[in-house]
Amino acid sequence: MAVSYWLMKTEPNTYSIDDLSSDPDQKTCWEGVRNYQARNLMRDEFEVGDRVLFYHSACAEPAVVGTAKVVRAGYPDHHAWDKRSNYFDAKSTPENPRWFMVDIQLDTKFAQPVKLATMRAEPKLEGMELLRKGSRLSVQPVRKQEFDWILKLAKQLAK
DNA sequence: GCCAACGTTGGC
DNA sequence: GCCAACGTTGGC
Repeated sequence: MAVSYWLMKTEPNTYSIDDLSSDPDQKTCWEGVRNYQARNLMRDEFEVGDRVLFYHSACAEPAVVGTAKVVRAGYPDHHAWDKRSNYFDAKSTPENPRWFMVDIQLDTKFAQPVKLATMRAEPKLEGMELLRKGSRLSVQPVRKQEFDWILKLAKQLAK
């Protein structure tokens, strides 16, 4: 099965790439996604070995800050049935889970972030979902060539 | 803090 | 099923 490419947004105030870096095994579960489109992707499309662009949003410098790998495919987000969790949803139960998540593991943290502004200026990235006006999907597919180009930009910036 | 874009809710 | 009201996202 072919590897797929994704972009996942997180607010660094809540959970940054440095948080991922300091988690055990540099792994985390991607809990709390409460959007059906994003859920469907994680539940149905994500596979172990897929590659992820780790994106910081809603912050001073929105940017792709590194990459991660999918280490566990979609499974129910149990936070949804934990009343004490911020992500609690009474309509989700263990018998009939409504929300799903995946596990990811840090691959690389970029020496320099690839900023949103930089990406906007790149003709090669023109078709990217992230750059679409009004796009706010927190889990979104990325084309291989886009993924590769962003890695290339990160390398150039590191020099 | 502003505001455009989008998703969800709920009355009808 | 329509659509107004509301809440959220996220760049600026």
